[in-house]
Amino acid sequence: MTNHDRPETQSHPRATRRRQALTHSNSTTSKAAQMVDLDGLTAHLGYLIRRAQIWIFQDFIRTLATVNIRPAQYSVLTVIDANPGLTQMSLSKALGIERARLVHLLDGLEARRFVERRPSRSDRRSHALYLTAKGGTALAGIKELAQEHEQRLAERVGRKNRQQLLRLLAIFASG
Amino acid sequence: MTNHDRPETQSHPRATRRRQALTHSNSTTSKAAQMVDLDGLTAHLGYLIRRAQIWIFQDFIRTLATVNIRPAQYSVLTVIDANPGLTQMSLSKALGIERARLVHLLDGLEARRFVERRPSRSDRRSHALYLTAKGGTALAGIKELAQEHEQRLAERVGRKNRQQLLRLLAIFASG
DNA sequence: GAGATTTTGTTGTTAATAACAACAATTGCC
DNA sequence: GGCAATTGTTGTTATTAACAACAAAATCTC
Repeated sequence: MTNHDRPETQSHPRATRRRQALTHSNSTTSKAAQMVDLDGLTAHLGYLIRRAQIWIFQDFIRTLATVNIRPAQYSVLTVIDANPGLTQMSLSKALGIERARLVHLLDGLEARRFVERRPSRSDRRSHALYLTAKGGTALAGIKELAQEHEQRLAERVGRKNRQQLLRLLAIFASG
Repeated sequence: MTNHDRPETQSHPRATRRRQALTHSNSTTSKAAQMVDLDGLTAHLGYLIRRAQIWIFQDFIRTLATVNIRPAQYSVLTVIDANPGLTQMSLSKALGIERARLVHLLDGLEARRFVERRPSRSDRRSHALYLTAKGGTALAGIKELAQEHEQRLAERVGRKNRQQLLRLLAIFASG
């Protein structure tokens, strides 16, 4: 706390690591900023998985932009299709989406006539969820695009690596 | 589009998959809702990685709640510590955080006296970022908690699996 | 069976994050 | 010197996560 005022004089005792040609960003290529030390970050599962997830979602969103479907919407449509008549509560638990958030998601999908909320006969509190015919047709096309996206992933990481990733990541999903 | 009004009569041609004891959520354990078919989702890298990422971040946030540090803040502190004097632009590119968002992050960390923005001597547009002495001390404790978190991850997935995950996920980070 | 408790869907709020756009000061380019 | 690009900043918008509160209906308890 003694080395304040003077600007940019590296003097912190803890700052003992190498500093690349960063401060002189006007040195060589002018397009410097490359060689930043990520330090311990790359040893953190959380950091790597976050970067990977962002990359994957961006590709997914781009690929399915034509049908205007985002990842969460895709998961909702898929699970309703595979479990016609399930309740919002079941869907919420299955996908780990909060009840409150699911309301919005379903509002949007119902407004587009992809999904229907019918009154459940066995429990008048809950709604039974179904795909409409339009929703079913749409989902077919959507799944094709999703496969295209998954294809691109496989190309990026390699087929065997993708298989391994699926297996390893499933460990989390189980809990 | 003929089967509208009547509630909950599964009659969609596409809805041909099994429906478990979901509609009768009052049947056995009353805590039903378990057996929902996730269908193709588990074959999507994006779905699994999203679930895993949420799990990991929640554990990270919980573990570092005592020091009030979130994942993004941790990454910023770590990289500044390893690259004293780097600019916001460099940091932004290195972490994939948008310039605008980094401003807020740094505002918060600077208000807590963990980080300093000093005028760069080589470029009067940019700021040189440093940890303060307080920030350095804090980061030491923070990293301990982060290791504790990483430890818990290793326990959950197994040490070998964790190593494999690190290797596989790094593929994305490289692009 | 009456009353208390829980569950379900809904509404609303707060906060973190992502993606843009615009701007002033400054730098680099020609 | 003049023009384009860069840097940090401010602001807006949309998505998402996490809560809290509520009414209606179901379930539990005695």
